[in-house]
Amino acid sequence: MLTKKKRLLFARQAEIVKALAHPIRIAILDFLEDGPQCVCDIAKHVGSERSNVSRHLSVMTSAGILDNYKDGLNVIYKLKRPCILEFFSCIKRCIMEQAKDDQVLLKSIR
Amino acid sequence: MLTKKKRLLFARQAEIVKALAHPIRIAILDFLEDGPQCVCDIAKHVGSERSNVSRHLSVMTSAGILDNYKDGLNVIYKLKRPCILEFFSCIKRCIMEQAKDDQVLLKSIR
DNA sequence: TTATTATGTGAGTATACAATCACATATACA
DNA sequence: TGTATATGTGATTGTATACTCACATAATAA
Repeated sequence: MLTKKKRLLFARQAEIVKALAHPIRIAILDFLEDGPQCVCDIAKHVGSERSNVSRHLSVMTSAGILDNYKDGLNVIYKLKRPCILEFFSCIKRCIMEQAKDDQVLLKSIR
Repeated sequence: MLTKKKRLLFARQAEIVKALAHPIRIAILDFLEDGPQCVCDIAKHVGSERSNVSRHLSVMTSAGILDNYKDGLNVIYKLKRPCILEFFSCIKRCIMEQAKDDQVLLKSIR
């Protein structure tokens, strides 16, 4: 059986991972890799409603992934944990492995 | 604006990340790090209904994270992409950073 | 054959999440 | 002052997800 410690760790991990588990949110993180951006530009870039993007941003901010500050009318969001980007290179590697396997499978059919 | 290529990549990434975004599923992956296990033992270990665990397992299998094979009455599940574990060390590092920041904040209050 | 065990899945329910619209607030500028 | 712009949030709706229970299936052993 799981210890309480582990349960707590897994719950916290799930919280963070959940905050990353949406295509728009991933697109936002990818965009912010280039530098801080205001909500308006983020919305334009990912092609979604500003109010919707605002919510996605607040989810990631609550999870401790993003940070923001005001600049005049704009609110600027930035990556708080660049280590999150390593995370995505892990996932990309995983996808590449899967693609390779698929290719092998494809060739085995012909 | 996002290219179609990027859109596709983000969608695929989100699919995989979503398959990881649950405490029980994370507990399962952690357990499978020690080696392949049958559904029954996984359910006992994570402390949840077998039918529920079975569904979690099928979600991760569909996402290409897990693999399984039959052994008599049992179905044995195993990690298909060990790179997923690196992924979790990234998240753990992120949590550690957050904890450090929280400590600093705590000290600044006293 | 019958009984037992491990697993997966349909049906139902409760909850969580995503998206949209309308509106309130805050800042900047004329 | 009034107007325009950027942002966040309440309310609503539709969809997805997690969980439980009951049952079907498959393999095993008596």
